[in-house]
Amino acid sequence: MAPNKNKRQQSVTLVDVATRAHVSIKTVSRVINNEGPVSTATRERVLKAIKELNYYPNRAARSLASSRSRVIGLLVPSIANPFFPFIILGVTRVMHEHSYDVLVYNTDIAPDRSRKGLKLLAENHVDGVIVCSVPGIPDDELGALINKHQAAVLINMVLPGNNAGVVRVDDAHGVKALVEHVVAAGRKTLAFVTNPTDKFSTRERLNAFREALRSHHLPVDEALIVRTPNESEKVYAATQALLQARPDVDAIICYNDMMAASVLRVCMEMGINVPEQVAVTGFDNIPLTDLLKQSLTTMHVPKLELGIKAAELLLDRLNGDSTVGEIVITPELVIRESTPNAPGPRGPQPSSGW
Amino acid sequence: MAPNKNKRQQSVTLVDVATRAHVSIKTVSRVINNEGPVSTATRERVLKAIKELNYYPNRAARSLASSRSRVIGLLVPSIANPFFPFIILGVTRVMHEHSYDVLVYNTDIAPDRSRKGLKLLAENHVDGVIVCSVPGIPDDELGALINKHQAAVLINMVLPGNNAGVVRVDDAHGVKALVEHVVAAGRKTLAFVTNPTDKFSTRERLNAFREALRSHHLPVDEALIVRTPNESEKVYAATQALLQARPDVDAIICYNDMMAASVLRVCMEMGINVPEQVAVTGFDNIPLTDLLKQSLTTMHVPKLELGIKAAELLLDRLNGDSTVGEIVITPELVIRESTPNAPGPRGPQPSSGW
DNA sequence: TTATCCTGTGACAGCGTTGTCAAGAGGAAG
DNA sequence: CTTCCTCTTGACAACGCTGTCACAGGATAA
Repeated sequence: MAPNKNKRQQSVTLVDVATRAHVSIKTVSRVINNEGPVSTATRERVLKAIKELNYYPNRAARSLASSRSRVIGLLVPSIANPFFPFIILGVTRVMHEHSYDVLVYNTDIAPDRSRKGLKLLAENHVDGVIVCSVPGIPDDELGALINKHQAAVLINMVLPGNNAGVVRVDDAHGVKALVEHVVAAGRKTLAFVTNPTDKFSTRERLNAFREALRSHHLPVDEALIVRTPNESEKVYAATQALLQARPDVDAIICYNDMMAASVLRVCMEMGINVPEQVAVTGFDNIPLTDLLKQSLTTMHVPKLELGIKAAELLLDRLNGDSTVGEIVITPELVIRESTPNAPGPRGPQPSSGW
Repeated sequence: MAPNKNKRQQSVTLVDVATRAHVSIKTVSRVINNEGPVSTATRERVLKAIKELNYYPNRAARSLASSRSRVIGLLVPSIANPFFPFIILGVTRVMHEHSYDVLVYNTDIAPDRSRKGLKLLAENHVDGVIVCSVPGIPDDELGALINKHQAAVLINMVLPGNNAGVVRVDDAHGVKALVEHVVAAGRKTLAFVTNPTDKFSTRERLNAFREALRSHHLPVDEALIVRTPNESEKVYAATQALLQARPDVDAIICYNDMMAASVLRVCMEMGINVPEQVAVTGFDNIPLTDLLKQSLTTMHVPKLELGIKAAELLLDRLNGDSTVGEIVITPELVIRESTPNAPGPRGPQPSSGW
């Protein structure tokens, strides 16, 4: 190529280092990648040259030649829910340590954006993906989309017949513990506020809710199961409608903390006492839930850990080790003021490991 | 290269498309990049072949050949503060629309991690960076680090003598409005709880605090300026110490909402009434602040917009247009229960555009 | 008519790595 | 002293794309 003014050029290349160290580029490549036998003397000489020239490898060239990009994709439904930033934090922390870059895709909980994200990620030839709860895509289509990737790990979802790794919280256990807790406090008319999607966690938690009611010999009233999109105004409206139609409700189990916050707002504005008249529970234990007007009873989920474990699982798979298939993490009940029998004025402190 | 079993190979390349469309690879390249003159007939033929073969370009090869990666870096101090996810949301939304990828780096507010991030990003030859408030690095060093990039936009910071774009909120205006508000309510002994860094926003807000006191003819007592790391336990401890030492404090202006939340916690546990005894203010208006035990008076910052504007500014610069230098966004006072004179039982609703 | 300029197209050489294969040096084995 | 290793090293061809330049052929200008 003739000299080209338009392109910025990389100052230092393998050739420069090789010239300076009086070796071939291949030898330099060997030193950089710690591969093949290189004599100590040569290695030292090369390392010296690298340092002196401040050389670093060109990622694009590497990717092109090796067909590996050292980039992974991370698909999250909504980074606006404080749950997911911690996942991102955990994943990036681990991946960066292993000199992988992370491409974050926010799908805004839209099936089409998830499809597009997964496809784009594959076309950008990331080495692997970590995917959080994707709603609205049939299992087999999602499986196909994910199988386009060399390696994949799912967070809070399982996909039958797919060999991706899985890290998830025990949804069923969580919901059952919450139901147990409010029932023990004497509540009998429990509502469930959840999202309208069919994703794994949603199914799991809803089923667990029904099952828990049954096991306590309580009727399962489908009219008390509210399915509403995640936007706070919609949750607000749906909950308001529920409470107006059914003043007999004395407990509301919410899909997650963000929804519970909206529910608390409704109660406040309708003049309903929490927890005396209605008990409210969340799920996730995101920051600030312990400082709400009625600090929120919820299931604590170790979010950072979820991200870390997912990243580690993906690293295993990238290295060809798929022995570990599924990791299930048990969430922990945190009792606060939004349900009866709160231990103190405030409930447990948040730990630093949100 | 001889056939290589280790590498996954891209199924479809330019050559395949060219063969199928009976043209040269260069012509296909022209069609894909919408460049140079191509006859309509040829273009159609090529597009047809592309569709039939399901071809998509190889990013690595493109980058290598063109020295442009269509990836940008986004450096944030702490994604655990709900302020930043919205920035990320805004940035990625715009960049994805323009088919750029975004690499998110979390620095954990550590200078060394910021240095490393900025350096890594440059070495990974991103086309540009967006950098949020980096603490602990001298202006000239930071400037040099940022100048390694072809294009850069700073969020909530300015760097003298640097030609990077800037998008920031009017820190001074914000703090002055808050001081004004509590002083109007009769408060005279104002404390300021902030972080210990020297970054732009910190300096600006602190200076504005001092200035506002002076303009209201109030003494500036440096003992009432608390500088503490962001971790909630540390903010808690520092604030506790302050309130024990100085029971005369009747208002606390906090650097941001997360710190204000910790301050509220201290007050609650020390049995101090908010806002009767002590008024508390935040900054940012992050989600849930309106549902805290004392809903928080704060400055609303249009976070999504900040990210969007930053991305747009960066796109301009990537296209060689650096005309717009600085965009300043004015935050808005949101009065709630944590200061006197709250309008109602609850204060303004959160808008959906957090 | 010839010179000049478009429009449309292709040949070909890189971009900076990695993968394959071969070969030189030096010692051990025969 | 040859043969066969092993240990090191290097030559060279990909990887899939973009940038430059060249050139054919028709239109326009001189």
